[in-house]
Amino acid sequence: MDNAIAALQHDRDRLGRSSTAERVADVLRERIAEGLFVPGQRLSEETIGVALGVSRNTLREAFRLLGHERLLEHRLNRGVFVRVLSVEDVADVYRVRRVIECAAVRHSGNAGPQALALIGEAVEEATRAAAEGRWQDVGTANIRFHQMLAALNGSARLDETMRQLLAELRLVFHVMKNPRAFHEPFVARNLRLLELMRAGHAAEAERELESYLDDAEELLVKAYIPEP
Amino acid sequence: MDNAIAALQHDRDRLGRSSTAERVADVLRERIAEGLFVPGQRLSEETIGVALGVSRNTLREAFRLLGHERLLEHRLNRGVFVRVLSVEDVADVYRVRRVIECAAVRHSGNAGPQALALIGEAVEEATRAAAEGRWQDVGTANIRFHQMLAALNGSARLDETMRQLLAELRLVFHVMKNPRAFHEPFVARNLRLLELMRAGHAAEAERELESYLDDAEELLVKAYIPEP
DNA sequence: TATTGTCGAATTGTTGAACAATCCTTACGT
DNA sequence: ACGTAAGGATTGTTCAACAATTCGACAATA
Repeated sequence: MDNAIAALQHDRDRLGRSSTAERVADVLRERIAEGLFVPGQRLSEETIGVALGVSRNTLREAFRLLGHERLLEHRLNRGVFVRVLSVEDVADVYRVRRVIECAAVRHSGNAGPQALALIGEAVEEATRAAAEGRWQDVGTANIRFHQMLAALNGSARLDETMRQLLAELRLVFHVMKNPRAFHEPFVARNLRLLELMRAGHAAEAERELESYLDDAEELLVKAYIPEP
Repeated sequence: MDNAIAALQHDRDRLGRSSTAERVADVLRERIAEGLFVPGQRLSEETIGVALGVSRNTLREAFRLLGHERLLEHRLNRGVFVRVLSVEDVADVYRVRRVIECAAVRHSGNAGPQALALIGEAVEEATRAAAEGRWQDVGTANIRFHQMLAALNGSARLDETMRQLLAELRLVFHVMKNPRAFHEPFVARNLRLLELMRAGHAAEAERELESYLDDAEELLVKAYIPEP
């Protein structure tokens, strides 16, 4: 009985539905992630408000949320725009990734087997997609790989930070012309990384991940054509 | 001439002032930080809107910003409340701190002398305040110490994350009855940490910081009386 | 031609009023 | 003590309005 009540607390967030502003933010976040809105594009309050059937004020609340997630950029009296990442932004994102993901790998010895299993699923999905030439899906699976990797830290806040970082990086992915060139080399390295962790070689895994991220950053910047 | 134009780009952010919603968020953030609004307290749209002389819609935009920073909590149809951190929240914040700050210390060898100087200033300020029994100021200086410590990572995003984390922790500080008991022991340890880094003993500094954070978390949870 | 000044349309920033939906309290009845 | 009904209060959301600002076009000037 007391146990049943404790179980219910898990469903609490499913109860109180979200506000319209949050749901609008969810929709826009998804559209940005899939590249329907491209970096630099302005999001007109009028247009989007009519399209989604919400008032300008509600829409502005949603814009504030996405602005705080660095997916949108507010320019005073000029409107909100889909964020355009500079090269320095990309470098900064990778700095954070190195900190978070390396910490995860370093303590991967304490990780439960089910946590590693989730990473394994992402590796398999990426391998499958790569074999079939679905490079877009490879990118998605790769993102999930790193999300699950960061989850080894066991911190809800770090998970959320990681989510935002990867969402930012997706902004860059959609500007790239050749997704295969960027994603293909890392399928095998993801697997190697996982096996090093499974074997308990945390230190070596960390070194591998560091050079992994160095290479990824360099490759990404090279394939990226931004404005300074 | 072309050089002068490049110099102007540095002043761009000083130009376009912020919107009302952002400035309202700044004010509220400050008030929450200084404990004028206590955790659990509800912030009435009507009351605060009148007090600040802004409309409900503008105020709601500010609330969205602070909600995303985890300083406020939205409860649907019930209003916004100053966040109440659970013990699990505190544990999570310290998990993130361990990741970010330990990474900073580990690479402190690459840090420039001016970065360490900023940390030194925070140590001195804490020492001075402790000698004069200004425990509130000791807490503030201590926060700046860790902010500057995290800045060794050289990442704007990590700086911002650290800012938010410490703002969350401040929520707990204001519920504590005995600030001295919590802050006093760490003044000396801050200094020791700095000296280890100055001497280039990064590895030992990292070990010291880990036990530092373990102790701080335990002490904080013990002195904290939250609801589950 | 190139630069500057001016005007008007379009969009944002912000407000205030309005209404439905929801929550909270209180009183009531069993 | 318990459930219920009524009510007032607050939030969620929309709408209309206005000032302020930006942007583009066009004319004026050198």
